[in-house]
Amino acid sequence: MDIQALKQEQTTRAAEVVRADDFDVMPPRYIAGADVGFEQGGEVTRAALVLLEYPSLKLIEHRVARIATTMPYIPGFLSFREYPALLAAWEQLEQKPDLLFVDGQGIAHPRRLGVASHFGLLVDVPTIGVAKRRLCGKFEPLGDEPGSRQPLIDKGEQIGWVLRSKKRCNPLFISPGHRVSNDTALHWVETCLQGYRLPEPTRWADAVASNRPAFARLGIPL
DNA sequence: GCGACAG
DNA sequence: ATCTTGTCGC
Repeated sequence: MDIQALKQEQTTRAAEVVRADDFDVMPPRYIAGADVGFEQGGEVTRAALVLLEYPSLKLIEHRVARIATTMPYIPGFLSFREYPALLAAWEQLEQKPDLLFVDGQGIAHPRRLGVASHFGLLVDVPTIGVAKRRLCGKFEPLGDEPGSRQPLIDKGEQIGWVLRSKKRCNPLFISPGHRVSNDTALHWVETCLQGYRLPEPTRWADAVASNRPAFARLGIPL
């Protein structure tokens, strides 16, 4: 693969990302979570999509898609590695969500096209990037209290928020994916918090994509 | 040149 | 991401 060509594509596509709120439904009726895992030493990519009903936040649909892995992991180019499997799972989803949480960055990316933004553009759905670690940007130290937050800044602009979602846990890196603003992205993530570090949509998608025992026990087929 | 670096 | 049990701390 040609890294320079991919960079060019990112720059071009990033210009199409809508950073303002553009909801057709407010509040959303369905919020989905997306995550990707790997099998067979990385040869197979497994994408999971879970659909929750709002405001109950109950799981009402889940889909898993598997495809042959096409690209290695390269920091800054994660979306090219993950979106094919995510698209496959998306097509299987019977009820499309009004808002989608994607595991990874949104615009908090060197060229403003993290996987949440890239995938949001591809399926034209409002998305929010929820990452467990930082890719780029700087931020002031956070307080120890849950709810403590700091803006994530890069090249003079706010690209997201750093949020302490739970006591004694590392913070979350939240950024707009597509058709969502910085503040709205933070708002919906906080609204979906239920006592765990990760918001419900992401927590379920994470568990399903990573084949966590808790889900195997519930008899959910992967 | 050196360090950082989503999943 | 993934390989993997118990264990320390709140």
